[in-house]
Amino acid sequence: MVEEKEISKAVVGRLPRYYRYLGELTDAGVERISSGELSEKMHVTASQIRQDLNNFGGFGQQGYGYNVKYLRTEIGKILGLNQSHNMIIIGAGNLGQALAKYASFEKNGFLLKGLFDVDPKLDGMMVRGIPIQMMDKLEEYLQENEIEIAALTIPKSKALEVCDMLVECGIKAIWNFAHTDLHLPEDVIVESVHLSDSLMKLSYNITSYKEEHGES
Amino acid sequence: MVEEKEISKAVVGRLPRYYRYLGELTDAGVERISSGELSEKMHVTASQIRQDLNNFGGFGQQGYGYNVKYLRTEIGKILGLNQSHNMIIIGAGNLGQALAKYASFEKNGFLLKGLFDVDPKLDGMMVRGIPIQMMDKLEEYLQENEIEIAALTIPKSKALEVCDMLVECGIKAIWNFAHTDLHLPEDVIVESVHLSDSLMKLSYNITSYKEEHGES
DNA sequence: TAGATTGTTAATCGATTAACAATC
DNA sequence: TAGATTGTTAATCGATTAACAATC
Repeated sequence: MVEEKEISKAVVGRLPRYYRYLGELTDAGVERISSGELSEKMHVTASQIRQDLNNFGGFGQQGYGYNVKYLRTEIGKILGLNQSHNMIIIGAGNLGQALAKYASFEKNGFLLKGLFDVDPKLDGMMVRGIPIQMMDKLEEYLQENEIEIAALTIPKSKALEVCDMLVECGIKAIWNFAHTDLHLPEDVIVESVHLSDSLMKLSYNITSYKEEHGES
Repeated sequence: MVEEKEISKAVVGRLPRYYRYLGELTDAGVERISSGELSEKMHVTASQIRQDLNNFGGFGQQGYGYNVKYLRTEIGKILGLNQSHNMIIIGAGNLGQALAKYASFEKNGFLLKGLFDVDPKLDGMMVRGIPIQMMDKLEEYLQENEIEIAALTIPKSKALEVCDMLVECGIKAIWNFAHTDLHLPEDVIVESVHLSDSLMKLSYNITSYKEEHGES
């Protein structure tokens, strides 16, 4: 239990991107990189990279730069990717199944343990070796299994109700794809992916670009 | 072609959320709302709401607040939701099909016109009344149809190559789900949804919460 | 008119960038 | 050692919040 200083959301938001680029560099066999080189690749300032990293300690070496593999591992630890996280997916429609099949999640320590849905047609169907179970089994399942993360790929009309149950059953974190905000107790972590918000941002940028450059 | 002042990304990022809450209020039959009431609902400051809105003009009335329906419509216009946007999806796997089936996109003016994949097993399969076509038809298709947005739900190994072609064919905007950054000419709008980045942020927050509160 | 609440200016806060001494 | 590049402090910039005059 070390005394931690609060890290800003902006910094946390950039860590996965660093991790991704360092992964690509590792794959490309690059051993060392300076903040200057990385800044060019990533289109950010070198200063920002150094500031961001120094929130967590000195990972580089003066006159040398950063060791790619080492830095990647360290950022992975900061992100908690060195530990495994048991996960279930609630809502086994296309989106739920798409998430279930993303192999790269398993690679990063996110272990899919269960899939749940209300649709009886899906009952027992196997996805990636895991059977889809009916929602009425969920509560019991959570009592018997140590699950940390629940991905919520259900309609917003069901989301709040399911959430209440998850919280009661002691779930630690929710990865929310429902089109609604979840205001939960502060000991439950929520990360939301609002796809329609994202598409609207895209639309805004198209529209404002047109206005600036004159549409025909 | 009005002289526009540049709107910050932070502000644009909040607009869809305002739009969503105003939609819920409309559905609930609420006619007017003050920045104070809305701020409580949304867990942001009233000051921020007023500042954000006043980037685009005065939508409220002193002593009264904002008319919910009117404000929603205006934000919709700002986001470009009053116009329709022709869209195709490239990659008709689970994620592509999930996007195709999101009815709410159509409601906001995003019209799905085509679905493309490389997998011959999917050839001709209908999703939401639209047949999946093979990728080798894409170039010709784009020449014959006015498509604004391409959603990219393909592996990152294919993304760059497909992107080059899209840009050459004059696509205006890319909604990118591939696990890679796209650095395209500045007249092509890119909005990326990096699902694994999102999951890593979740993982970071779990991990740092544990550290703060002592894990067992 | 009096009360309420906006639109907007000013103050504060935080994040990004620049600069440079420390050091490998 | 000399050169390179970090870690870190200081300067700048931008975004958020507070305050209040304008006005419905």
